[in-house]
Amino acid sequence: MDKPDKTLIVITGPTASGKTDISIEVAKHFDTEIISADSRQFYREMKIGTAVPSAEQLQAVPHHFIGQLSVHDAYNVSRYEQDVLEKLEELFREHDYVVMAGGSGLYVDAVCKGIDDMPDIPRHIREAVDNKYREHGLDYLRSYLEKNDPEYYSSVDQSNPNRMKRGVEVFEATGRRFSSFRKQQSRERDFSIKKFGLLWERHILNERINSRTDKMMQQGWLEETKVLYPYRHLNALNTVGYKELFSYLSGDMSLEKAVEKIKTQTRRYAKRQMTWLRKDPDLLWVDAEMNPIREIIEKT
RNA sequence: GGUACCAUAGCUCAGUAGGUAGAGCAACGGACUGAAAAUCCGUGUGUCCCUGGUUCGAUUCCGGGUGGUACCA
Repeated sequence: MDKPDKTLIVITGPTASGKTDISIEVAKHFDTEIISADSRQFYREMKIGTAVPSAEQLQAVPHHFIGQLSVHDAYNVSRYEQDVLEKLEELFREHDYVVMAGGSGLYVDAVCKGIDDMPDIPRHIREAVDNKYREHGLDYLRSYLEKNDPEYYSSVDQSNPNRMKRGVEVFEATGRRFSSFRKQQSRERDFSIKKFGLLWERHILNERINSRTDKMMQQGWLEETKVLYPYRHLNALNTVGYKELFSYLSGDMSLEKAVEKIKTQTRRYAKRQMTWLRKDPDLLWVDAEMNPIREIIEKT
């Protein structure tokens, strides 16, 4: 295979690790553009609470996949993979390097390694499966899969409703076993990938999370959330921070308590991100406190 | 100042009819291919406030401190 002459520079790391600022500096250096890999910055109604780049930052370097969706839209990783690959093809015509920045591990992986082709599930089927689950509980999902897709049943986390609902809805929609679609083979891309992770000491990252949360509140996060309150059941709004502010708006907790809870939930989210990222052998960790920009540029 | 109640994990608290203790939350570790900022799994980290006494043995019972809360002055 020919050595690819195009390179995707991936900048990832937990929430509040500084991906935005660093990716902009790197993109400026390579005179290129940025693709966001953040599954909540897609939604244009959620700006403050997802810490999207500022207007000045967005103007300094063109960004893609920020605010391209409404919270009412349905979207998924597979479509993201396709959309990004198309965008990359376009960007690589003009640039040798493109930067991708974001902390949604599954979405980053979909672009870097590909994800199996599977049919979209019609909304009414997803809802029907969900209703069955709510009515009959995990046992319904277990026995359904045990009967219809024993292979997936034996490997799936049987106490995780989302995992199991997925297997059920695929079978319901297609009549084919979920396991028959799941090849889990990574795909070669026709561009190189350099993946960097921003590493902080845990207690410093926690401080950054705390002060960023306070800053977001000052910027009017609560007002942003009030407008979205009627839509709080939408998946896009099942998101750290918005959830807690909805609880405050419903009168379930004080604002002070809600903000405190946002901070701990954000810490827990960062922890989950780290768990995901740690197992990636292709990820090169850079010390976020030293000079990560120079290091990323040198190693690209 | 007096009376009553309380003091146990990082926090809120349960418990031990005397044999050194456990829940929730947090914390920590992990899983995860179309909801992923989602969803799920695992782990107890402790001078049981201090100090005398009774006892084979006290976090538990008794006395005295200290701190807190409430009421009365």
